[in-house]
Amino acid sequence: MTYSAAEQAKPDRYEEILSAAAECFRQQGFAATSIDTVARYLGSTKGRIYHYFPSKMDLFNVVRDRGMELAFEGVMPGYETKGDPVERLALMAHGHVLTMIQCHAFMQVLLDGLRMRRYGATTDFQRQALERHLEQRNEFERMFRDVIQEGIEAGQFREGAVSFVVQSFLVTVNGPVFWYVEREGDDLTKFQRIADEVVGFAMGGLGVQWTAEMTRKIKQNTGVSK
Amino acid sequence: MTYSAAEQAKPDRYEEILSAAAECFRQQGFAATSIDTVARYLGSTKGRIYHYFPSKMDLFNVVRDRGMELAFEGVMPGYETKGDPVERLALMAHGHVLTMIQCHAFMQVLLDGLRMRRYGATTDFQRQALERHLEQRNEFERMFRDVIQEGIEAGQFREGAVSFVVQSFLVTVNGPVFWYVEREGDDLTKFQRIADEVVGFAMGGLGVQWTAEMTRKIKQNTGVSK
DNA sequence: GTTGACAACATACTCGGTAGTATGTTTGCC
DNA sequence: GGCAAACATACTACCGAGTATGTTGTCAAC
Repeated sequence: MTYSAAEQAKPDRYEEILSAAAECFRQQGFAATSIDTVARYLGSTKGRIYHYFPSKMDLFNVVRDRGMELAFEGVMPGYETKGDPVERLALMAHGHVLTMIQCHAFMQVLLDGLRMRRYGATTDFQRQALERHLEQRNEFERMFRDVIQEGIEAGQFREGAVSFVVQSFLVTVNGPVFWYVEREGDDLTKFQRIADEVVGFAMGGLGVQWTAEMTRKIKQNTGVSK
Repeated sequence: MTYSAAEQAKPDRYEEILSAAAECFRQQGFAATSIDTVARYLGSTKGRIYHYFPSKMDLFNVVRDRGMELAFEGVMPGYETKGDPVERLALMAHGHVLTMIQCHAFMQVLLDGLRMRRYGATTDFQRQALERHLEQRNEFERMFRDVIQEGIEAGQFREGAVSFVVQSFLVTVNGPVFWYVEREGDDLTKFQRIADEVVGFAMGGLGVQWTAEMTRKIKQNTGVSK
């Protein structure tokens, strides 16, 4: 059994609940969000939610896993590009920032996910889901670590204690999750501008000068669209 | 009436509760932490806590305000230094990172503080406390913003959209709150190393090369000890 | 076109946990 | 010996997770 089994069966109504839950979890956190809160947000009652999800924790797990999926999707195109670590990293960062902004709710839920370690993972299935998620987190970090490490060894980045540098880089590109607030007329152009700025800062932290034009150029060459 | 009134009256036992609460709030967040949890952590019962604090929310407010105080203390020495914006900023950042690591629990609670906006600030007094806190947060950000702005205008930093740059800088120096985990033999030397690394990254994000030796040197000259 | 079955919910209820209170109990101090 | 601070204990009231059961619409089979 996987969560995705039920997920595939009922696309639309199921998806509505997911988004609503993500938004509620984002605003108040897991503990402070009641099932009734999510239901009210949907204009329904808990009956609807429990029809699709066996428990609050399971609902959260699906939201969290979805967030992780989205995060990977944002980074993968850059990661799989062949060539310079500097360019690959910049592409990864750029894609990630866009994901952070556009999937704001799901991404914020990912933060709470860590705290859940202490929390009750009551069933075996939930324990496994948590375990799997932590592995995915590591996997995600590892992708950035690898590329950064490679760049340092090639002498393309400023030297420094790798682990702290990686953490600083990650926290910078994760940054918009904390400080970006959705505004009315925000469109893709605005998102790109933010991403350019953040990527410029993050690459600068590694000792590399990086401009928005450089991002555009690689995207052209590699055919990365996102 | 202020929180600090009761605070000054009973120093030691009061302070114990604060630290315990900070640690519990850090681990599980505000909503998931019960008063009984804090009491158990202290080896006591809720009677003790309610003897000092009228409600859970008030307890949280004191912890949060304390965290804010500590944050200001870490940054002030650098901020009040006369001279180059670059050097001032580096000192501020360095002090802040040290605070982040050494007062880990209180700092993490500051994060949850924002979420509390949605939450119930039930009494007038609590609403005022929240209001005051949000002002302090802005004040804190403004200190960094001012110095960074000054540096940009002086042409000492890479150009960029100020607000995004400031946010990226802040999130970087706040970083250790997320990724630093306390380990056995960690002492001040280790903390300094981390701070040096993070400051190097953050300053790099602004387009400035910055080394640990430069931090040492200014501290010598300005007499900043922390 | 009627019936039966099932999905997709809503409603009504249970029960454990938690904030807050009211009431002891001990200890030090005057 | 009395009084108050500093708690512990006992209790209430409520909220929220999970469950059990009711209701409605739809679709298929006969």
